[in-house]
Amino acid sequence: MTIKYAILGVLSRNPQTGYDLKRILFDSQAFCCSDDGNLIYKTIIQLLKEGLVVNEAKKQADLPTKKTWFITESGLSELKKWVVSTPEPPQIINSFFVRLASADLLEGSELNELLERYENEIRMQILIQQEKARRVNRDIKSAKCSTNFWNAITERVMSIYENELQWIGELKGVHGKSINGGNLI
Amino acid sequence: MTIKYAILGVLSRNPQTGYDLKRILFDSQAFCCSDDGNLIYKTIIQLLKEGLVVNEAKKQADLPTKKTWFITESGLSELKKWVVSTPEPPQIINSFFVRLASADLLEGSELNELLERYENEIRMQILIQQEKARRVNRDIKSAKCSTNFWNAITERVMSIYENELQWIGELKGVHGKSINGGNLI
DNA sequence: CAAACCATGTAAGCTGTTACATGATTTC
DNA sequence: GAAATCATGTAACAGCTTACATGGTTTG
Repeated sequence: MTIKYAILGVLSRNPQTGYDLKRILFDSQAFCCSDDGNLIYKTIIQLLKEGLVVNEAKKQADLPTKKTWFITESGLSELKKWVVSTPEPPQIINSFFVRLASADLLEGSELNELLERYENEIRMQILIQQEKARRVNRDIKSAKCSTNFWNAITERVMSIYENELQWIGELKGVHGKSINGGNLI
Repeated sequence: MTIKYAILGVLSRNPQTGYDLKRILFDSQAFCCSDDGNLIYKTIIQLLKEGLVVNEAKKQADLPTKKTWFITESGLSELKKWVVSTPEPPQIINSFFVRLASADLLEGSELNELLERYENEIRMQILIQQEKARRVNRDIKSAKCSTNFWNAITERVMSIYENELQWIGELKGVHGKSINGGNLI
């Protein structure tokens, strides 16, 4: 349930609408969720029930009522309590590892193609993350966050992808040799 | 549904019992699942229904019937089809980022303690992964896997944790300076 | 005039986790 | 004699994703 604390974290700086929350969290690299998971609306109703947030509704002529969400005192203390609680280690979830574990079923050319395609996926991710980083900068300015930690997160995410690229490069190297040089398998 | 292909991958080398599959997959760094998620038993029944695996049951005097699972021709071709299909990029899921995003709520000493505790969690993970790597070596010998790719996966996982440690060290450095120029708890 | 943005929600489903249930055998 | 290993399953739930549903406004 990290989305709960992600929402509280944003609201601790500035009140936001659900829509803005969604944009800020989706752009953020700290909280990786799907774009069209309107989980935010669901979660915020839950936070309301728990008394951690309140809202101020503004009727708009033709648009749906715009609700601006505020964190409560108890929300703030719950957030802080969680932030200082024992942190979990990162989860390393990479289905590519599962593919690689069966890679000796493949012929040399198939393996090469797989590695190449994965490399491209990573390159694509790097572009996406760069775009996100650009947006995050815009968002956190308007949300009045201190940039220190957000920058550290961005750097870490980028470095993971870049290290992945390097790793896959080395794998390609080893494999390339085994094709022209000598059979490793 | 990577567990499906993780299971097929192991069976493509050697028939296994559910219990052995569970051990091999839990020890593996490629497939990270919880220890006591007996998802394997559930998934393998599903694979059976899909005709991707079959089993040979051996009655044992007092223990539950021991079932040895074999991959079928169609299981093998489904596995290979998936392995060469477009790979997904790694998911970067780290709730510590969410904590860090709210870290300016904390006082200097609280932040230092948080960073320190996270560092310890990562060090612990490195030990756990080293132990896993030791076990994996034992497992894949008996499962007749080629070690090349399994070693590459182990190396990558270790390097992620080590880079994380380095990153957190840098964060501590930056933060330590800003507090008092030395006194790190 | 199409695409992107603003704005909020519901319903169904998948993946995986936690906890429960049982009980013999081997190792320290 | 306690702990780990062997051996297989079920039930309930949490967390998140995908797809559906609606419709006005701004920008290129």
